[in-house]
Amino acid sequence: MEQFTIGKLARRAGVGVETVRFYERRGLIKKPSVKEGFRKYSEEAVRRIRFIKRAQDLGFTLKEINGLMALNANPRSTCSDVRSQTEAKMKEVEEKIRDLKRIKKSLKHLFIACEESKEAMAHCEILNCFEPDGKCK
Amino acid sequence: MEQFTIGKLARRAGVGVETVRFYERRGLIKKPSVKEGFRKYSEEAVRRIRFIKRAQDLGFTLKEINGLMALNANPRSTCSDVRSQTEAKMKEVEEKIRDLKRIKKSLKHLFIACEESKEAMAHCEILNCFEPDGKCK
DNA sequence: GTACACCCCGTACCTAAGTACGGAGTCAAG
DNA sequence: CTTGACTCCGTACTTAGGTACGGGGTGTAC
Repeated sequence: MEQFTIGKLARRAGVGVETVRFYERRGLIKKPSVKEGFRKYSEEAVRRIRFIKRAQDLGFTLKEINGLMALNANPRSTCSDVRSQTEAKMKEVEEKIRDLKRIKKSLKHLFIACEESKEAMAHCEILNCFEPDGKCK
Repeated sequence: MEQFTIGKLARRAGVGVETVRFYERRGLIKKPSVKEGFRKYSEEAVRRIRFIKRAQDLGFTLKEINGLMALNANPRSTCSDVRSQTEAKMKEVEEKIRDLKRIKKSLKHLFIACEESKEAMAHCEILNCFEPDGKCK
């Protein structure tokens, strides 16, 4: 079974060496034996890091990822545990999408209201937010 | 013209006192004369803070807000300057929405793949990401 | 036999946007 | 005249997720 040093692991997993050590400190990957002076990792560590990265892409924080992994480590945890975490995250994501859509609408509004012009912008909508009754939608 | 102490300003603007001082350090609101020992603010400061909060809600960072305000202060800046910043921010927001939709889709996928069950989750999709050929979409 | 790449460890630093703390001064009420 | 609420200032702490640094050890190639 092939063994990697930290640098090789990092390259294979697509992260920096410091990041691996950081994950180790966070308990996201287990500290391997540093027998002969250097850490030795197996393919398993590569998979773990890829999992972390994948989960981050899906919007999980490192803390949540730790929870997911603990679930994995515990033989009593069930699929429905994973399901419920995934569902909660989906709701979060949906909410973020709603918020951003609202923001987009407002920005569009501003953009339209602030007419294309090279004039001084005394009437520019966005800056009316400074004014007592600026119609700041 | 009514004058406020920092505490009153903060309450009227809906932020904490420390936040006002923080904005001051950041150059977002100008440091008023501390003549009689205490800062004195006018209604203008309330409007500025509300503007900051509004812009933050729209997804602008404090740095960007500073830029927006500088634009306002400069008599030569035009509406189109504001328009282009708003447009850039709109694009950012749109991109975030796209990313989140992608994430949502993946999560949904995971959720469906990970069947409702009380069994040990050896086959749970999300955790297959650990496996060499886990179909981790 | 030395240059170079790589590893060890601990600690400090980074951004963003605040929040908290400690010691001191001031103001109005009772 | 003391209590409580408020202000001043500077500095440190917070969360998240790393990134960088400094001083030292090791392993290999030329």
